[in-house]
Amino acid sequence: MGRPREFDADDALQAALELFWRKGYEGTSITDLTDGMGITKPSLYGTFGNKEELFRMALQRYEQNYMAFFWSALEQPDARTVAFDILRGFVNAQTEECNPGGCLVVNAARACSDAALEIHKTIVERIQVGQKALARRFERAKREGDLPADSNPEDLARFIMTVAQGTAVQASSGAGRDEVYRLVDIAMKSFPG
Amino acid sequence: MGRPREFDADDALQAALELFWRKGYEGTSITDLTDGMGITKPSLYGTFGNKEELFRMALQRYEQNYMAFFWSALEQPDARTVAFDILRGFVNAQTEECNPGGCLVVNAARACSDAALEIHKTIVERIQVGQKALARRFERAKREGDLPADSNPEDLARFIMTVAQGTAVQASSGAGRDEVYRLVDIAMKSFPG
DNA sequence: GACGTTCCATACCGATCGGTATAGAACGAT
DNA sequence: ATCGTTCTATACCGATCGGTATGGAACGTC
Repeated sequence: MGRPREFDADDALQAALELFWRKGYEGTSITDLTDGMGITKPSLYGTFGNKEELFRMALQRYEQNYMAFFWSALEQPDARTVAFDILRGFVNAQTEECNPGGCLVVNAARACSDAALEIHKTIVERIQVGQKALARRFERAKREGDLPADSNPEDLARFIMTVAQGTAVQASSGAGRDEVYRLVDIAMKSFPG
Repeated sequence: MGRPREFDADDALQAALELFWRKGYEGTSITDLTDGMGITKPSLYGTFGNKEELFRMALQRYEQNYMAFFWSALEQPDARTVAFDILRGFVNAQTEECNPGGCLVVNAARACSDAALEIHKTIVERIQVGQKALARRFERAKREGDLPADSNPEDLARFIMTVAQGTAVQASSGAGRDEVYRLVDIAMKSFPG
């Protein structure tokens, strides 16, 4: 009952996601959002609550639609394939032609004004979740003899995540996919096995 | 002649530098700046022109006072020492207790609002300058037989800069120096020699 | 000590920020 | 046809953005 909304909420959220991805959280204004999503301010607030809630929904959608490779990569049989698939997956997302450059999470992770402290905390937390899951996967690999006994799973996980974050900066600065692929190949030389 | 200014322009610029370092370009407001620098708005505009000029002066000071290691590292005798010194130098600056976390350049390098496009271009350009200088140094190393004949100096330079940018993200997310040191050690395993 | 100059304090500028109040338009139910 | 509900359009809110105009205070010079 009541008047049906004239826009598709899913399409609108996707548009918001891409704006946040390209311009960061604070770099994207409400006007940017309403223009890009093709809706008015009352529609935005009525449907998505406010800017912060909208960003969190966009972040969730981003993780579901663009970072899914991460969790399937964890299921690869050996640690080296896990690491390679994760790096390749990040680079693919970061350098996809039809996507904005870089990584939404890293783009929003930078130090910003005090007003967005909660967003910053969430972002850092999301990175940590991934990093810890990867560390646990490498611990298992070490137990299974897949990684050397003297290797440090936590350090290796941090290394992979750091390279991924570095490639995100490169990609949002305009680096091409092939160049970043070669980067991944170099980084993988550091990886045991 | 005229009334002497009541503040030290150098101290004020240093304060501005640290604010931009911690909060990025757009995350730092004029009020943040005047508060942190301990001066009034007319003093700021009279002495430094405007926000953008102030940022450029802070950037220049940053490169002189915190990135000087980069250019001296290029003068190290072999490519491996060059690479290691650069990574260590970045990490030192990024994780110095008395400094804000991360790297001013990387913190300002992410995508941000359209208003700061010129700043963004400058930042990307500064990164490219360093990366190209490093690539030239590695080309020399290759000619001198210091790097293998099949190595790609440009790719190696991009790899080192990418790791440095990744460590900046880590450091601005609160990673400690020792952890990031171990990261550098892992990354250096990828480096020839 | 009057003067030109330079700096500082305050108050102000238009524009934009995130967010909302109000009123009308479009529906299903009756 | 009318009513309650839910959407949209417009206009508006106080706060803050980067930047400036104005008026007086502190100097060197004469």
